[in-house]
Amino acid sequence: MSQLKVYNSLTRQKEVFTSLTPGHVGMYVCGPTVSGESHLGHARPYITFDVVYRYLNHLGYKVRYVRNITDAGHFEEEGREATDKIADKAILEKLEPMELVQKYTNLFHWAMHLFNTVSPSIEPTATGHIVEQIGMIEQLIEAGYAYEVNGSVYFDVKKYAANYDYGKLSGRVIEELFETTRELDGQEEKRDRADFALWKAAAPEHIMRWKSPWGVGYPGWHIECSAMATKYLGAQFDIHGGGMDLQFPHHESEIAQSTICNHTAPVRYWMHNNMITINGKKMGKSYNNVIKLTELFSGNHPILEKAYHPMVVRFFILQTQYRSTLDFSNEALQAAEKGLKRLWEAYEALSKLTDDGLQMTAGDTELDAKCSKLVAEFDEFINDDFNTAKVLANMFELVPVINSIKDKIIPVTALSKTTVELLKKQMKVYVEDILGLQNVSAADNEKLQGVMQLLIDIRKEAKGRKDFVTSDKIRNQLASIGIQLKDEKDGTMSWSSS
RNA sequence: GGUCCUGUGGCCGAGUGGCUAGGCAGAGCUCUGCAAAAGCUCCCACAGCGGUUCGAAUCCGCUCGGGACCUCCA
Repeated sequence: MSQLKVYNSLTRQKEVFTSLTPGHVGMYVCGPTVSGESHLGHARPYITFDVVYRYLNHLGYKVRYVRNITDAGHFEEEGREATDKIADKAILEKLEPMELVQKYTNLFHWAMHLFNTVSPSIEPTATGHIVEQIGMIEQLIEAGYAYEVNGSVYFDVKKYAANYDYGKLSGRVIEELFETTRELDGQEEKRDRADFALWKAAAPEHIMRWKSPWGVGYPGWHIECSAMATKYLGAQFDIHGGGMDLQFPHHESEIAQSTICNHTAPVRYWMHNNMITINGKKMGKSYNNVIKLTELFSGNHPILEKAYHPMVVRFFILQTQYRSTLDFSNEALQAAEKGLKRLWEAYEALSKLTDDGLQMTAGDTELDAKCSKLVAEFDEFINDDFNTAKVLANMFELVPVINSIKDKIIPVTALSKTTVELLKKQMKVYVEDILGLQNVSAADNEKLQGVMQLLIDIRKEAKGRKDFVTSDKIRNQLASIGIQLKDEKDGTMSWSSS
């Protein structure tokens, strides 16, 4: 079997993955800022790294997956006075900051559950780790890489850049950072424009504030991830994930802080997912083109033609390699919806496939070989930097074979028992365990099953006496409420609801 | 302005030197009481112009287009 290769943003190439501690993997993923609702764009990293987590587990690693909740908010430097985003919003909505944060955290968890993502091993909050952040800032000051001005503390980028490679991850040229012409608030306190805040003194109106050695204030943007990653994963760990837009300055600064405090580069493999776009533009607050997850699931948004099931969204995201941009459109989502349905129905048909008392003898050696090859390639493709798009493509190549066997267009004897067993096993592993897909159609309760069976019986009887008025009425009325009846090749009827 | 990425068939998207990606849509056929579903077949694309090569969507150059980051951002 091929080895897992991961594209490392730091080296800009695919590298064979080996874990620092044999059998164990430490993985940190930048989590949501819970100052507002998550949108479609946010779904991408959490689904992407969910598959990474699931696959590493599948490979037998014991993974500690840490994903933070940013509930302390970042200050805004641009324009106006520095304000804490969360504190700001709280006033608008007349809520306590922690009440607001709780609300959006709950909403986030609700969406993650619907996406069938596995919960992280640890989900630390920024507000719960103020002590660790202050501790790290103190270390930075002691080491001479941070300085205090008027109750705020800044990281000395110029000094760091003199001894380390600041800009390596994001491809930034350090000289250019120093030449930035933009005027930023608080700039006059910094020794250099490129310096970033570790701790900000809080203005009196700030609601979220903590005591520190430098006075009352709140932590800067980047320090929380460094502090929490260090605490739970150690000075150096295997994987750090997040959106591409976090490469600079967030991840670059994380590297700088952690390198000084822990005397080693913190992360071995940096992984960044690309953006979800809408009409070619990145989805984001500043672009005014966000579709919130609640809107996506309910269809309640001007550009949505209908509601989309979370599983459809998950499938949609997995049909693309995570490092490519993914363009949203109703057409694309609806294509995903139909594709997932077809895949799932074939998957269910496969699991019900039996030998029918016949010998599975690989009567069609060519087809048999083709199927086992398609299945074997699942491993190869996922190992190639998690190419879920190619895994799914192979599954779709297997769909006609499965359906043909089900409909007896191809005899079961065409495949060997070994191949069929392999197919069943690997499809289950990949579809459910690794890709984390689930059945979209709801309502599998017993009463409905009973009612449907009754309708199917009545329709069969009507058809038997050529009473097509009745049989069509049953079929059409069910269709109008979203239940599809299918006459199978063997004379039975099945149904599915959408 | 700087740094970087990117341009694939009606739509979404794999793919880095030679082999059908795949999904959705569309057309035809088979099956069916009629449908739906399913199966089979077709639609054989790679922004443009040069270059390298026996051979390029894939490498190089230029042109044009799109995007990301440089500021909070998944």
